Amino acid sequence: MTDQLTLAEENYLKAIFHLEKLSTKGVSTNDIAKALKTKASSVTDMIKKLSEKNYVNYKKYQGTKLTKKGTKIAVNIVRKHRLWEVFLVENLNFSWDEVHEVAEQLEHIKSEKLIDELDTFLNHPSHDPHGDPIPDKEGNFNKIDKISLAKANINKTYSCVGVKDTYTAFLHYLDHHNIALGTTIKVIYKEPFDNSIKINLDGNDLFVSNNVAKNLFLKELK
Amino acid sequence: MTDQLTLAEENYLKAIFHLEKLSTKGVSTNDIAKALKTKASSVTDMIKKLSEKNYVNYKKYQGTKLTKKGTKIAVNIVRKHRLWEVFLVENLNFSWDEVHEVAEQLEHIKSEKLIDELDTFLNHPSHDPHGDPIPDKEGNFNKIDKISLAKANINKTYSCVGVKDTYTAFLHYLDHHNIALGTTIKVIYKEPFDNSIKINLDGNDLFVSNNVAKNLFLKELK
DNA sequence: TAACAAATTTAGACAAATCTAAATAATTAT
DNA sequence: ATAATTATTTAGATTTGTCTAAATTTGTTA
Repeated sequence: MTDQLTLAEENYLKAIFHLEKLSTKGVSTNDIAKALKTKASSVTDMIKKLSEKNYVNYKKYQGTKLTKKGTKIAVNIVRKHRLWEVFLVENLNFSWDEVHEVAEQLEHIKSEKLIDELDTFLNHPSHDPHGDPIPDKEGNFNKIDKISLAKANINKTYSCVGVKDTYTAFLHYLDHHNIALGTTIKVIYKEPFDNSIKINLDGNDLFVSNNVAKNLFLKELK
Repeated sequence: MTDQLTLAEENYLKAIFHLEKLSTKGVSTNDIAKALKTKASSVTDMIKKLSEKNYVNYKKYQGTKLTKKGTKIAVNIVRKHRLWEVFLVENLNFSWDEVHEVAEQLEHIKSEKLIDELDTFLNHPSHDPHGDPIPDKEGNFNKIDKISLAKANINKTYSCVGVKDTYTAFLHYLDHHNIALGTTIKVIYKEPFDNSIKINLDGNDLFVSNNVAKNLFLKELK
């Protein structure tokens, strides 16, 4: 039932999971290759394998999407990664920029008890040291919490609930573009190159830089 | 300099390290195969590779011994394994007999800072939950004068410091009789006929067989 | 729309680690 | 000491995940 995935397979699923959030189309072979620092031909091989095992849906030249089964695995890896990051920062004196490399290894340790107990030990944290949400055991992200626009998902609609730092110039910027508390914001497109984001405000499109996006807090609307 | 070993290579070095302690001769190919649940032919292949990289000394049909370089790696893996075991038992509610499988995975995580900080977090433990000594960062084992209960003296008082073989049933036996690391044991009587021993635990007497006595390690309290 | 460029896939090769089966060396028992 | 048994090694094959180079498809541009 719960067939054991190899390390490589797990890394592919995780990469696809993260790439899926940047677009609604299937994830491209090239993007996966870039994310995993491998070659497109290697990606094609692996995607075929994952497709046969029903972790992804794949048709030649059409890109890849995770299936429900694949998403479940990926979310669980993300959960493990982020819980370990919390442990490293809170208990082992790692700084937030030191944790990633080690968490990349720890996320592949296989033991349900280990991760459940770690979660309890850490007091069920909702976010990792970078502010990313930690899914619960069932794979649900806590959608109630505010997230920064930089972490918002394509095609989802949000309500503005606050700012991080209250720079005067930043507040002027918001005023000028008619962004206030309660303003509805839809995420249209995220530019991978510079992490700028195209959003829609009452029918008007606006491009915001990553700097702005990181400083604006949203809450998802359903 | 510090070339990265593969998981398989690390496991071979660790297995050879443990087997070396059972004899002064070179470790046999078959014994390694048995320890790693693989075939003798696979062992020969790997040993040749490790020999070329100077982790072991090997001559055809003569068995294998770790070099200084190989021993250093092996001891470090043992250190990591045992530190993780302490963490699992003391902080994540694992029992003695649950830790091994997970520690087998955790011991291969590569990060010097991780293991140093873990050591500090755990307060530099000298023994793992099975009573086995934890080498320090330089690879030195802190020698303690442990003896088996079978060798203990009448009317002397000891502290439980470990077990010889970690049979699950044996660990359960200890649990059941409230014998754990640090438990104080006084030797009351030794039966010459079958070498069974009567001991006292917190005021309660208990008869243990020679089989049990040989498998339990103690340190004399003075 | 034809031609070019970019993305993707295919074909064939390779390294790591393993296996089976056969060959060889060492050990032991007669 | 010779035969039988056991241990070890060799040879050749397999799997996983990767690569390069060539072929194919898709997208773009003139």
